Amino acid sequence: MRIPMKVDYGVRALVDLAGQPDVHRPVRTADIAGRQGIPEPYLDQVLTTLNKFGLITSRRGPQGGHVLARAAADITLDEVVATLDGRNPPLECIDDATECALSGCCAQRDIWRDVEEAIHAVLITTTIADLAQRQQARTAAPLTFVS
Amino acid sequence: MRIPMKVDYGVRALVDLAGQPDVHRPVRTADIAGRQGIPEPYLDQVLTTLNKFGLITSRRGPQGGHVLARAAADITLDEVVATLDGRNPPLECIDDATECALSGCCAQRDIWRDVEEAIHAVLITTTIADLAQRQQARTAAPLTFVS
DNA sequence: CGCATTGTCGACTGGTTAAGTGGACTTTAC
DNA sequence: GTAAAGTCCACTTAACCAGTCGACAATGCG
Repeated sequence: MRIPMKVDYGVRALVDLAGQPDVHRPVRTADIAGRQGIPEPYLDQVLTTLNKFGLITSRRGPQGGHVLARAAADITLDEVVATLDGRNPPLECIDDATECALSGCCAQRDIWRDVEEAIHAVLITTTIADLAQRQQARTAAPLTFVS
Repeated sequence: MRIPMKVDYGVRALVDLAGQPDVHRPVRTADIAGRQGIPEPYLDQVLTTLNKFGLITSRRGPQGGHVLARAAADITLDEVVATLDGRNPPLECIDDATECALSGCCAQRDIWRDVEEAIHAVLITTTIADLAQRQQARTAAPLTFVS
């Protein structure tokens, strides 16, 4: 029941892009990696797949970088997870009914499906814009544990 | 976001035990594996850890096998997952706050925690007895897609 | 045009998970 | 007391994930 690093990194990168003062200026991979504490070569791959599936637009060369392809409020976490984690169901049998056909209809399947839907419910109601807004509210507030 | 096979197999095995006509007669690994379509040597390991953590009681030798250590209604899915999957949080930073300390308080952490709690909520309200009962209701009902 | 800059792609390494294999240990039956 | 039926335990293999490295392609600037 772990969240893949790819997903965590991808969300962090998208929130970073959404938090930029000028949303149309491309941001370099190295900058995101530095700010978010993500190993750069790995973030590289993540951003490439985000580009391939149309969540961001990437431009090469000098002054190149990555830009959100859509409004941050239109990108749900569910979509990010689906893109980076490949729409994998938590268990094979949930999408493919032929898997556990021998044991008749198994009762567990309902439960795992419930789990999946509970996750889905949380993820579909959260957008990158939500996270960016929260993030901004937090960093704007002064730290309280000064000394 | 996948459910480990260990967990799936463990739950299946416990439900199988709970569905036995005589709950006190030990059931052999091979029987469970055969009925549930689980690779036997692997189920072996799973049952060993279930025994080690007190969810089942195992006896060796002829007429040996596995028996539920407690009433099926007292075993929640949450406990099974914790036993077999080692109480891993979905992401490191959720339990260990020192992980992402550099980026201040990150907004994502709340979301992943929400996800974790949503999963937890489903799992803690479901017991092995629930699943066994459902299972029995299903196998008793005739299949409807006859032709 | 040529070159530096930056994203893209593929191969490679190390750790974890899902299994398979073989043997040691324990209990029952005869 | 011995043989067989079982569980228990350690080792190996294959696949997948996280992360690294290096070559390649495109873009912009002088």
